[in-house]
Amino acid sequence: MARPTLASLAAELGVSRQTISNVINSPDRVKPATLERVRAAIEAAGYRPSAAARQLRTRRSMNLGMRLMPATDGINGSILDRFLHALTESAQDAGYRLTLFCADSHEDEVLQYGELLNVAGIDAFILTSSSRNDVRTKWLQDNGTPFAVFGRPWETAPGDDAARHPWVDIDGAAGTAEAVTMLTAQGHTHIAFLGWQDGGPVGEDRQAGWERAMRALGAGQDISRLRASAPDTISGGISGGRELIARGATAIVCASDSLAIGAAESLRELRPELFSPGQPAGPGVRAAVVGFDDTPVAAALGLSSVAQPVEDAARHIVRLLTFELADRAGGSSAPEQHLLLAPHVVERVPLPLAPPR
Amino acid sequence: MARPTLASLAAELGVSRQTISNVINSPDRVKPATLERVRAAIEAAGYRPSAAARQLRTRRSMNLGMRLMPATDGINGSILDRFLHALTESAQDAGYRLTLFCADSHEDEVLQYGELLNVAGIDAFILTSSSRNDVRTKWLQDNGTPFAVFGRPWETAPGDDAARHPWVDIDGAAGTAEAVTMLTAQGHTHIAFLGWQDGGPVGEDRQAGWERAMRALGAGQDISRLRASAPDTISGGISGGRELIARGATAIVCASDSLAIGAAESLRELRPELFSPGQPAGPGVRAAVVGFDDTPVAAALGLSSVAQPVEDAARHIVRLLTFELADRAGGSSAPEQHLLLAPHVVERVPLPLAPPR
DNA sequence: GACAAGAATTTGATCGATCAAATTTTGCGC
DNA sequence: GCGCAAAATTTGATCGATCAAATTCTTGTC
Repeated sequence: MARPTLASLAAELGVSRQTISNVINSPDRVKPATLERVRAAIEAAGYRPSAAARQLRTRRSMNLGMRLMPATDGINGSILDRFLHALTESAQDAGYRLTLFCADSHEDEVLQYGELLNVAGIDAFILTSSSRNDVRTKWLQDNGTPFAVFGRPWETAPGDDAARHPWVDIDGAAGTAEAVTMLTAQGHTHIAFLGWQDGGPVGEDRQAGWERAMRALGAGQDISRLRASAPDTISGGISGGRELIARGATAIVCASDSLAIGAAESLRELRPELFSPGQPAGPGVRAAVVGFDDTPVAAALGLSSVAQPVEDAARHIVRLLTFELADRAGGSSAPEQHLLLAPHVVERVPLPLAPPR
Repeated sequence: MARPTLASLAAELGVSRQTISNVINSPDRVKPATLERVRAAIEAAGYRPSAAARQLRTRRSMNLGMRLMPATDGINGSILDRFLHALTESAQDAGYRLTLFCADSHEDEVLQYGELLNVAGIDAFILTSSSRNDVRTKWLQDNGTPFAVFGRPWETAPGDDAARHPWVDIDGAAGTAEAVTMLTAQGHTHIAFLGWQDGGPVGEDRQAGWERAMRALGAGQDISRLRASAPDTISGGISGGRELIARGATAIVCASDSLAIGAAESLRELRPELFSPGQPAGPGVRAAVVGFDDTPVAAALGLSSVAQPVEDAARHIVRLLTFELADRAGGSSAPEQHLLLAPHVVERVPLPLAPPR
């Protein structure tokens, strides 16, 4: 049983091929009676247009290209999993599909753009892990290829063209500021920040949020001693946490969940009284450590953490691109070209004090 | 500057369109002199055939469909990340691409097959998270659609047709057996197994490996008390670990890394002498707990774990499908239809005794 | 009924590749 | 040079959709 085509359906109904096509793509051009008749037949036959034929004629593939980043760190990398999942779902809902590809570097990625554009016919690209002076954004702009980025440009030149491309990011500073507010509400006054040694603009942003919130607490407080940095590992979190506790910190806001796991360990080591089973549950027991990213690992360990709304980010990325690729026939308003999403702190009770489940 | 096509290149070279096509697809049909000339021109022009045009004419999309499973558990779910990455890379190397889609259930997934086959023109499917009496495998077989599964069928009926589809899996029993061997070499004699309450065939398989290895150690040893089960969470690992230690276990082989994290915690709690900084490093300090899956979290925490060669599995899946989809023109031998891959134990030193880095 | 304008539908071509058959070229033997 | 068979190349059609222009139909007015 051959699958139905435009031609077979048109012959069966005694209308033109173009009428069938119009019923699907421009129903306003078809008389209501014809519309109903044809729609019923399309439904009965289970006819669906071939994507390949469409792509060939329209020169549009309805595919968005994205490089699949290797999971360099299973703790923090799970953020991109959720992003990928939300992208796949949003694209699917909008009639698009994701085309994934692997690359060894940004430069290798750029080398593949020709193939993706000319062979696969990709309509637009989604970029993650953006960096300063990203060769990818430059190439795509020079080539006139639509794209959107998950991450701010962070460019230092105010008039830089790179800042004009569409992007969505999470307001890291707002997240760490909220973490400070939460710890303050629990009675902490010596709230430290543990960041990365080479944090880049993302790390600086998260630190700035902590700093801003701390300054808002007390004008005269010297917070410079409540700041440290370490490699983005659990061990780094342990050593950095030890240092901050030695400097008088009673709570720590961390730039990542990896650091937070380690920092929580150092608190248990140097402040065991906070974790004694017989100790009454006081403010200090609740969450002396707040991580960043709300990874499933943090959740499993009962760590409080700043949650990034990556699902919202993914949806907006898809909106940005589908809007740009649409024919502008609709009256829908343009999505925001630059969107900074607010994260929120998820409070938890740390293991192993969690009640048996 | 319009991109080159078969027609433009043929006109430029004074040969037929089909000759250009033959140079690319059937070079043996072309005279060497013509072959060289045309190849040089293809290279110079950067000509590449359009995937959409190819798909339309050949009725092959060169795409493999796979449902993107939600990350239900960031600890164990990272396995599927590596699988996805390896699939993407292997497919890419073989000239295929992955088409991802989301679905809410196996039934929802099956509902989408029509769209994926008729619209997107997917050539074959890759299944994960297979279950007994999987509606997906039945549908795909009934429909004559090529597919391969990451996971054994586990069907109870020996003549069941489902057992005939291509599959790749990891030998869980071999993994836990090796873990027992490793713990034995470290001097342990009371090696317990902590599995899932509703482990299904996968959980049973892993337990069977532990059981087999334990029986091989001592014919008369009563191992029934060295077995427990818990929910697949860290807390579950803690409570299960406590129980097994109370029954005399000195080491624990776990069905997952989540359980292992918890079991390690219970060992630290009930056998702190094993973790004292002043304790000499003896066999018992090395790895009294072995997890399963070698997740990045286990690695970060310094846990020993059974590593699944998911990259090998992914590569074999792609081989299985590309072989089935190929024209059989080549003399390459068929890949094994049913492949059980051996995992291996990765030994580590648990934090926080790891030396400062 | 004739005419004009707009709505509805149809017709012909196109997208860019490969399939399949037809045609031309080449090499060899007589 | 001719005939034949195989190699090499070309020609015509096809895949299934949409674009774009042409044609037909419908409605309203005089």
